[in-house]
Amino acid sequence: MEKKKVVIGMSGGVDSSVAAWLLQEQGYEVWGVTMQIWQDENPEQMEENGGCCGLSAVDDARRVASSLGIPYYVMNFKQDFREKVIDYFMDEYLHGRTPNPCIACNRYVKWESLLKRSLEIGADYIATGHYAQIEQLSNGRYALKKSATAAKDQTYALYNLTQEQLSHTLMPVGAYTKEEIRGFAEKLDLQVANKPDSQEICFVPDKDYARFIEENAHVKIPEGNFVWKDGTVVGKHRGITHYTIGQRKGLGIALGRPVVVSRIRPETNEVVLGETTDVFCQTLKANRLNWMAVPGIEGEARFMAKIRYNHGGAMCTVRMVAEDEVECMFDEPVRAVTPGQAVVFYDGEYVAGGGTIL
RNA sequence: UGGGCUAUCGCCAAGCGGUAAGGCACAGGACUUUGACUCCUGCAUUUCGCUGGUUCGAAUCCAGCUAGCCCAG
Repeated sequence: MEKKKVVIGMSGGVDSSVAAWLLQEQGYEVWGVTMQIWQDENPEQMEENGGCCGLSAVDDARRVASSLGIPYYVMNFKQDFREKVIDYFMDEYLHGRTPNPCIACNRYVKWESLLKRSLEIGADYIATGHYAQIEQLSNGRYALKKSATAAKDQTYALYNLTQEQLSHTLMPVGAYTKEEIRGFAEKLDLQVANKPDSQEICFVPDKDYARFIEENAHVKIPEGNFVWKDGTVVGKHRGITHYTIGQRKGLGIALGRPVVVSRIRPETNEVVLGETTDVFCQTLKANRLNWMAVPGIEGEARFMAKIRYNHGGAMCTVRMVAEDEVECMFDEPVRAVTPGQAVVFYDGEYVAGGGTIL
């Protein structure tokens, strides 16, 4: 019987490297691919950051592929990445929202583009080194399931994957803990065993994303007023792209007590400040929905919702309020509901669905 | 140039004779495949507007000066 073919997206990091090996162990014919999606002018800087999407990753990935004895290719997705991730990222900030580029990258580049091309060259599946699991449920739907360890779970950033994409995806590391994965890497003597986890926005290695936007969108972000919630002007801000809801640090303003950004008004170029307690609220609306474990909801549904990547989750009641819009009412107030971020609903261990916060 | 008040870290602000709280801001670190949040550390030891004086000892008392504010002119 012919082996199933799977393309593993290799970042050069520990997780995807071990994933490739695990797939081999499971009997798949494995092809290694590194997606070239962004190239910084300063390769050395990228190297130090070891980003999930770093170009320098190619060297590491190639070496791993070689030692595993699997074919290795580099695919160029710069154009897709530019349009689907970077343009979206900049546009959101310019409109006063706070995007999550990783989610867009996953759905439109790592999956859409990579899956399409992989299927074209004869693969049956694509795989990644994400800490998440995929199961086909009794209702026939495919759903992400939280990884084996709560300490490292990446389902949030993957909630937007389609049924089609999930049905052709494997995530072998989701069944293990980070420690176990590193253990495999060491046992296999992979050079990447001790590479640090990736973090930060991969295409903005210096973390100064506001400058990145100015340089890449070719716009000058205008300064504006910080206004108190009652409308009083209390200071000057450096441009709305520097701020997000709930932000407390880096405001450059001293009012004698901690204050936070409670709202961003792109139409008047104002950043509204309030007390730290003002940023809690109990409801939110979201659209651009993607359902996963369930085909949709009728009436009200109870879910655990995460409103940002590092959110413990909060119980809420969800109901449809429009064709593609839900309202979510939390049992307890949650901090800093931020437009542009994703809300992801969990039904137990499974991702029920999610959407973009309005 | 009559009277009164105030001058303490970039900002706000404790301190009231016994040898400079705290908050904000800022810097560094931890956490983190987004932005944030959170946590840890640092941050006035020839220094409390300036100059003198009293005192064992003053940011704290006294005098003068300077600056700002307020009330009358």
